Amino acid sequence: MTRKMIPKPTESELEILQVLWQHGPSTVRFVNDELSQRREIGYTTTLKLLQLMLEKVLVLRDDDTRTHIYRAAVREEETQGLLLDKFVDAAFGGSAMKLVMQALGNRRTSREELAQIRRLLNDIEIQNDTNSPANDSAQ
Amino acid sequence: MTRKMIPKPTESELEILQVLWQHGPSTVRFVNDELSQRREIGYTTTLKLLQLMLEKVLVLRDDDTRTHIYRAAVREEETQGLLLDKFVDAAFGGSAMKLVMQALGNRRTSREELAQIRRLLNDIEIQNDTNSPANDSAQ
DNA sequence: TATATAGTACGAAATAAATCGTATTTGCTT
DNA sequence: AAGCAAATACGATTTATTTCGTACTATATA
Repeated sequence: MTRKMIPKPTESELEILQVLWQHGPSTVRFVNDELSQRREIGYTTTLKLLQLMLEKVLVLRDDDTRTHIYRAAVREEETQGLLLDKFVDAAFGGSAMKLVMQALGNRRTSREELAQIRRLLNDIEIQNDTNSPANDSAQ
Repeated sequence: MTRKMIPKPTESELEILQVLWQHGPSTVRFVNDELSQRREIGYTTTLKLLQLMLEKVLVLRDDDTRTHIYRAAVREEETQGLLLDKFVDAAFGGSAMKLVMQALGNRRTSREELAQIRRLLNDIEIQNDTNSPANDSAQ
């Protein structure tokens, strides 16, 4: 059962994945336009990045038509989970709790968001009670 | 009022900061021993990293004695906050909420930790109610 | 005091990531 | 069919980061 191992995307690659996740399959031109809104970047740079990402299989492409269409090959939540793990280790010495506290404490959180978290907390507690032993939630 | 601008530490620099935060002022030898537990790394590599960090003023050193003593020049929470901001942007498209949900959802969280978060949530709501307008918590 | 030991300084190589220029290709448009 | 615009391919440079070798220096001790 060979599990798909996602290579850790670099900063730039993540930027591109965000675009693809948010907008779906896109042309190089489109991705570049999006990135250009945030920062200075040349068209061929974006192209090259996408080509490298293709090799790493972070994206797939449809090259039936002259203008290639790229789409994410990795799922958003899965990738975020991976990065989160590494980030918790690197920046918070492995303590996810510390991270959550910081994230909640350091920024303004709306009443609605707070309620949302409470709901999640309730769900988790029910889970914890229902099936006490470790059940593999991670996929 | 020149505010201290922390340069974003690299992965390796962060590793070192973790050691200094956790153990306080340390010799190169000690830092290297700690890092060596986690991964292969030569003594002079650690030394060089610390010297570079000194230039960037991520650390300070006491070189009165022959064996220099390094200590963190940046505070843990502050640095983590900085990194968290960037990470939320890079990996979660700016949504801190998404990150918190992932962090809570994706890993097993103990009853005690859940309670801790609830307490924090309560505190935040009280804050929100007490002084409704934006109060500058960010520094 | 000579030697060994543990330390620091620092240049430079190795690696990784991002950027871009230029050549080439393809498909319209006239 | 010729010319133009828009695209892709890809080598090469630049920049950032990590790593380490080697020279040098200070301290302790035989």
